[in-house]
Amino acid sequence: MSLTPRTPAGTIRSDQVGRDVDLYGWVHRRRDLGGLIFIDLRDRSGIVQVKFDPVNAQAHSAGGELRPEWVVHLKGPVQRRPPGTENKELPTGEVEIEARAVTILNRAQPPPFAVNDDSPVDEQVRLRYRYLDLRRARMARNLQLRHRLTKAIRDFLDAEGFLEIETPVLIRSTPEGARDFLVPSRLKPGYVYALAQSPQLYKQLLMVAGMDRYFQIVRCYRDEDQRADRQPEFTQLDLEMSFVNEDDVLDVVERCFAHVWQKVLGVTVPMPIRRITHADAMLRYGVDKPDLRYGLEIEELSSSFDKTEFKIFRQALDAGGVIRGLRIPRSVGAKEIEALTEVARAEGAKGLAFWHREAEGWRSPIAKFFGERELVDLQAATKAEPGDVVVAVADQVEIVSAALGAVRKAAARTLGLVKEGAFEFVWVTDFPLFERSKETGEITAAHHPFTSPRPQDLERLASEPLKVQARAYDLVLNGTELGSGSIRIHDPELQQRVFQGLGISREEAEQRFGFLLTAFRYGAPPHGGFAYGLDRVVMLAAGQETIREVIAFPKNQQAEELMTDAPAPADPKQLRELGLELVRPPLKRPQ
RNA sequence: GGCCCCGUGGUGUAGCGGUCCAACAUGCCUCCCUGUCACGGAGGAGAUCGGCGGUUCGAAUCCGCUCGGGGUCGCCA
Repeated sequence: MSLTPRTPAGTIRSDQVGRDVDLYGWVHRRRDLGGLIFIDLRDRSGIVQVKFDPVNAQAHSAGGELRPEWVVHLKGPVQRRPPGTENKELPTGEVEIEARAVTILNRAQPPPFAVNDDSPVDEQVRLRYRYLDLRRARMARNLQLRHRLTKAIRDFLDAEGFLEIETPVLIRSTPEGARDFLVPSRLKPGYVYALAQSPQLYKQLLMVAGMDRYFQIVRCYRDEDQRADRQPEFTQLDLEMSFVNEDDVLDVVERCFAHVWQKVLGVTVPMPIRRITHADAMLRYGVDKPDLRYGLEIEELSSSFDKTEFKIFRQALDAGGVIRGLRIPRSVGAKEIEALTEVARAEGAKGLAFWHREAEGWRSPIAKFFGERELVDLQAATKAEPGDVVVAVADQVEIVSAALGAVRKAAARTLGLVKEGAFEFVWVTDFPLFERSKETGEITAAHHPFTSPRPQDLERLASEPLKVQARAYDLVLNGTELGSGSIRIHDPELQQRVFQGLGISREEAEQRFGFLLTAFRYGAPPHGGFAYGLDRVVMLAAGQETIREVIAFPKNQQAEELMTDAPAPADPKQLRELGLELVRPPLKRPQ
C-alpha cells in the first residue's frame, strides 16, 4: 500500500477548493456537535479542519470514534467554509475537508499530557515521552528552526569555499580540558579511546593537509556537570582557515551569523559586530561575556575617593584595591538594594555601598563620611540624575569586577531593563594567553595550548607569562558565550615554548603531541578558526531558556536519557570482552 | 560536593495544624447537541498529598532524614 499522494494538512488553501485530497496525520482536536463532527487534523506541516457530515454515513460514524492522537487517513474534497465560519487564526482557516472516507491507521491511548496545547508539563514526564513532546507545536517549531538554521550555515559556508569534512569521534585522550568520556578498546585490552571533546587537533592537521577552509557540524562530548546550556553531548559548528589573520576569521563568522539571522529569523544584524577587548569587558561589565541588551556600565571611582576617610574604602585602596560603581537609572527600594547586596556578597564583596541621587543631593546611610569634593566627583563619574541610585564596591579588582558584574545582571533583570527580543552580538578580543588556576595555582591555557600569542608579547613568554595576550576571541550574544577561536601556532618551536610555559616538558610534549609537532615540521600554513555551540545559538534564536528545548532527545541533569533509561548497568559479558572488572557494583535506582 | 527552588488525581494548580476519606481547571468515560474551532450542556470515575520516621489528641500542612526533578557555584583547555 502506497501512502501517496499525501497532501500536507497545513498547506491547503482556498485555491484548492474542489480538489480531492488525501490527508494522513494525527487527530489534534475533536468537536462533536451531535450531528456535525469537526476534527483538526495535524501533520508536520500544520493543521486543517475536517468536517464529518451525517450525510456521509461511513465517514461520520468512523469520525465519531476518533480521539486525540489517533492516526488516520482521510479522503475528501476541499471545500470553502460557509461565510462567517472562517477561522482567521489558522492559515488553513478559509477551507475545510469534507471527509468522505476514513481509515483509522492506529488508535492511541490518551497521552500522559496534552499534545494539542502548550501548557506547562513536568520536564521529566516530557523527556520520558519525548516522542509525544516533540509533537507539540513549540518543540516541532524548535526542531524545524534548528534544521533551517543548520542549513543556512551550510549554504553560507559552502558558498564561501569551505569543505565539510568529518573527523574521528574515537580519539586519543588528552588530560587537558574537560573530563573525557572513555571507550575501552576490545582489541587492545587496557587501552581506551576518548570521545572527542572537539575536533581541534584534527582540524589543524587538515590545514597542514592543505584543505584551506574546513568546517564541520559535529557532536562533541564532555563529561562535566550539566547546566541549562550544557549537555554531555552537544553540537559545535567548527571551522578552520589557512593563510588568515584575526580579521579574516571574524569577518567570515560574523557574515555567517548575519546570513543565518536574515534567512531564518528575518532579522538584520548590524555589521560589523562590535568588538571589545577582554580587559575592557572586565572593566566596564565585570564579565568576559557582557550582555549588551542594557547599559549599566561600571564606572571607575577609585580616583574620586583617593583621599577618602571612609574606612571601608580607605582600607580597600590602601590594600591595592579599587572602588567601582554602577549607576542604576531608576529608584531602587530598600528590599531591592538588600537583594543586590546579597548578590555582591555571593561574589565575595564585603558589602554594597549605595547613594540615592535626589534633587538637592545625595541620600545615603554613609553620606556623612564623604566631603563635598568626593560627591562632586561621584556625580561627574556617574552622571547620576535625580531618582537614580549609585551602588559601589571597594575591594581587590577581581572581586569588584565579579560583584558588580553580578549586580549589573541582577539589577537589569529585576528592574526590567533588558531589551526583550533584541540580539546583541559582541566580539571579545585580546584574551590573556594563560591564566592561573584557582584550584592548583598552576598556569593553564586560557583558551587552549595551540593558541598563538601576540607577536609583540613573545619575549615575555618565559618572564611574564600572565601578561602575554593571545590572538584569541570569543563571540557573545546576549550575555551567553557562543564560542571562541584563535589564530593558532603553526611553528613547532613556538609551540614547544608555549608547552613549556604550561609546564609541559619537551619529552612530554613529544610524547603527547608529537604528531602535531611533527606535522608542523612538514610545512604548516598559518591558520586560525572558530567554533561555537550550535545548541546555544539555536536556543537563543528560538527564544528558549535551555538547550534541551532545541535538542530532540536531550539528557537530564544526571546525564540520563529518560526515554530509553540510558545509561544502564553494564552487561557482565560485555565487560569480560573488554577485559574490564567493576570495582563498585552499580547502585540500584529506586523507581 | 556546596547553596537555592519544587514534588498534592493523567496534566497543571489551590489548600499550609482540625471545618480535607482533599478543592479547581483540564484530560478521561457516559448521555444530549448539525457550523464548531480551547465548541457547549448534564452526569460519572479518578489522588491515602514522593517515601520513611518524629512532634501532636489530631499532619497534605510543623520537624528530621531520604528519594526524585530543576537552577546555580565548583567544574566546562
